[in-house]
Amino acid sequence: MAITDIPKVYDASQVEAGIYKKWLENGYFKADAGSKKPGFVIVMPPPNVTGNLHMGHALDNTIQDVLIRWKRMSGYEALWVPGTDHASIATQHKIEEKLAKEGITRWDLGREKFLEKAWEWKERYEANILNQLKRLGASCDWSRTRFTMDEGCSRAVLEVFTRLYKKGLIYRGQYITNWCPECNTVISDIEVEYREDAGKLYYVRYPAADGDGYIVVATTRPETMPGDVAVAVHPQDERYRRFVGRRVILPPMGREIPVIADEYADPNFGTGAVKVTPGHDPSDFEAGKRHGLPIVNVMDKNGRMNQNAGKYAGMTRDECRATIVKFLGENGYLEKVEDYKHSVGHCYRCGSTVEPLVSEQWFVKMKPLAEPAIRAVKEGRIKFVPERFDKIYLNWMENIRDWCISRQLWWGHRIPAWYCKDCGEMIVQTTAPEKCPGCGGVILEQDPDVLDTWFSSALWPFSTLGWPDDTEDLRRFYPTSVLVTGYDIIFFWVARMILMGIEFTGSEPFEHVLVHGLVRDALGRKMSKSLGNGIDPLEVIDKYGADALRFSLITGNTPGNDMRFSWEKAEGARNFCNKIWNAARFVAMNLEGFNPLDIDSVKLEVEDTWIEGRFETVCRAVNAAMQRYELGEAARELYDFFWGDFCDWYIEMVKPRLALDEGNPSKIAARYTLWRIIEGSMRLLHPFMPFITEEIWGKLPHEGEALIVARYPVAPDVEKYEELYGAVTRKISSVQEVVRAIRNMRQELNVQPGREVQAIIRVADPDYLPTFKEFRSMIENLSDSKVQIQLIAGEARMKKALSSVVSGGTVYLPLEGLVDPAQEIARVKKAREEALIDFERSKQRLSNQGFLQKAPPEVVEKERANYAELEARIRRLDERLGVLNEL
RNA sequence: GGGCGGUUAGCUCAGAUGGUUAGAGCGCAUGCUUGACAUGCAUGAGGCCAGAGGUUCGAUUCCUCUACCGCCCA
Repeated sequence: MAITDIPKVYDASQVEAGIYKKWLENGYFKADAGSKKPGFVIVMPPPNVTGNLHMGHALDNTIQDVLIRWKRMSGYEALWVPGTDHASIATQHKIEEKLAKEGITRWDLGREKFLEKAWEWKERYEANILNQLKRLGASCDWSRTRFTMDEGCSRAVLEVFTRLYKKGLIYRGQYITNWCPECNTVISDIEVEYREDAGKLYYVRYPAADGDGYIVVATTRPETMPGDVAVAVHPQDERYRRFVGRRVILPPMGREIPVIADEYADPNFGTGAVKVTPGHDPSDFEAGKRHGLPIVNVMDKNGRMNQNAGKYAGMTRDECRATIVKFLGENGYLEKVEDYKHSVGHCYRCGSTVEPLVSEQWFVKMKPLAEPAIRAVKEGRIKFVPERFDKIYLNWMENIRDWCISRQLWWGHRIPAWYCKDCGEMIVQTTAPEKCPGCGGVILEQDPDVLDTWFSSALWPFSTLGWPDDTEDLRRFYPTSVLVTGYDIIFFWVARMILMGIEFTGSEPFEHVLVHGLVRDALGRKMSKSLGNGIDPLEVIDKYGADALRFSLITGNTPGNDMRFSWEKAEGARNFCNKIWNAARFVAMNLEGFNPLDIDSVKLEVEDTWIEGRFETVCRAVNAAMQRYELGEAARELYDFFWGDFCDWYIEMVKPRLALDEGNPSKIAARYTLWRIIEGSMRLLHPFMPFITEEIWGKLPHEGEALIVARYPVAPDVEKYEELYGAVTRKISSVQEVVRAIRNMRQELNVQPGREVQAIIRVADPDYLPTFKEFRSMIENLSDSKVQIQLIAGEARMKKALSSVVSGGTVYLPLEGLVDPAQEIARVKKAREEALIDFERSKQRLSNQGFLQKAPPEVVEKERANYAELEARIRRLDERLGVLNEL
């Protein structure tokens, strides 16, 4: 291949689409349920069909693709199931927003028309998102693409709903729920976010009905007073003991309500007496149930006061509060008002203040389902990575509350319950009933509500594989291997998948949960639309390529922790791509007329063996890191090896050998090794940077049809390492040390690059002599010098020179002209000071009896060697100083 | 109030069952169009590993407490 065929700069945009097409056409992403290979399965957390892929998706899916590609190459039948989520509330919001721009509401359209629009929306954005995943390089099995509302997933939802209902684990009833007046639906407890808001604490007098005294009650929400049904005090609270069992008058309504004793009244809050409003406060609701109190609901679903609020009916919450406060003040009921910070629930979707409201809703009884889900984690059948998320999960599961699953929305799975117009009978089943089993009536109306979007996603690991049918996929690929997701949806999603999976399939849906953090902006802020600080992953791909995006998301990222993303990072990753490209270009150039696949045996030089050893070490480190899900660590190892060891050192070492005659065994070994390492590196790097590696691999001599299905490199046992590579590694380290010393001195002297300098290596330790001799020309090449090697003790007559002490000797750069002795003395003194610090530390250790007796022998041995080396180094530096001082 | 995470170079982050000379990228300084690569090469400066105790022969690493930052739950 002529060098001109390969451009100097890697252009991802010229390469990626073609490579992806090739993978698709050859069906490499498709998993075969019939294969004999061990399985490795991931189901993708389905992105919402609300819009576009963001950085969080890019991270989540990059991690999954790295794992899938690694396992696929490692001999597993790798299946990655893609799909999207209908995202009931979020999508409906978006569609309604769009309609609002056209001046219409969903009510204008009606349910059916609205749903048509919703499906259109879904089609459009699903295609968009799947496309974006392809741009990322995601190697999912597109033939198995699913959608939470497709036929199969919907069937799973109906099945689960009816089975749970029959088991008594789904029930319908009047309970206090969180109403979002903006979204016009109830939301579940975990969809409420609490924030500290500045409010007021009103101290209100409730006069005793018998005229004997009054109780002062502190409340943050006077507008709910019309719904008060009692005043509660702590049973041990002496201040109020005499009131318990008596009645007080509810000021704005003039109604009598009882005073009850209940431990939930905190004597330290406010006055210690609290009003009980079961219709509008969750803990009051509980207290009301305990005491058999009525529920008085004083608000409607638009946040306005209703009939039960008497004269306040029709007012908004705020108007009502103002009116009541005014009334209380004017009539002497208001004792005082204090500023008060309290946490207020907001809807996690739209941010508006949620209203606790009693209404009829559907719930899942969670306790019985949670129990096996708790055991699954406690007994280690499911492992969170990192482990600390166990606690977060368990804490939530152990304090779980029933899950409100009905939503007053249209877009979603409609609740499979029908009500008979005639007798009121409720029928729950998977298909629409023809007539009422109770009275035979034929006018049946389906419950208008839909299910919480997370209800269907809870079934995702098995519904996507065909459940409730007994499919081949389900038998072969379930349970899945690992779930990759962000910590922000552990409760929403992961926990619920675990409990549903166990309930309906009898096994945990996955073995590992790999948790990642959020992708933040360069300043550490959450990326958000309102801040406008988001970076579009597609823009990064357009500019720098998918590999660069992937690599920048993987490096420096550790499980469970947030990460920052910046254009600088992407640029750095792009530069790495370019480095890989040019290294490959160099190798390809030097492989012309040479086919390494035809080579039976080669006689490797020391540096060839050295780089092989390094490759093996990296290989081991990468596989080990992947096994632990430390992808960032694996990527870093690869980066250091490729750029540092391979490009900076090995390629430079080998260049002179490439200029030898064809057929020269050393040249053959160099070409062969260059190919071995670059080819192996492409395989190692492929899961991280699939496009560029596939492209390069295809241009290099190789066996097999595509890199994506090539074998992932594994390292042999460590035991042989020292025997095979120990000696060469020490030799090359020594060479590197001398080369660095000479380069450093050249720089010190401002020698023009390329200009050859004279260097003298005085060998102090005869053991090093053979190495210096063997690698003399390599040292010369790498440092642009002419090296003399002398085995002489002492420092005689090397006055006009810079010197640098290395392991085994001293390197000199003699100077024809004058050198400033003071400058050189300073240099040597500095080196001596540095060595001395280490020397003293070493000396101290070795003079410590405890260390000698208790430290492991190999540590002591290492310390002794270190001591000897430092001692020799200092002695040589001292001699050098002696000579310089004579000047 | 309960729990968790973080605190390492100017910035962003790695790191070790406790023993290394504590690393990288970016940035900075100096010099370089070296026949792979200026998206590059070489060299260098820059760290009491948040603070205080404890365990240990030895702690940046393990334990306790403190401070600050952030998150989750109530």
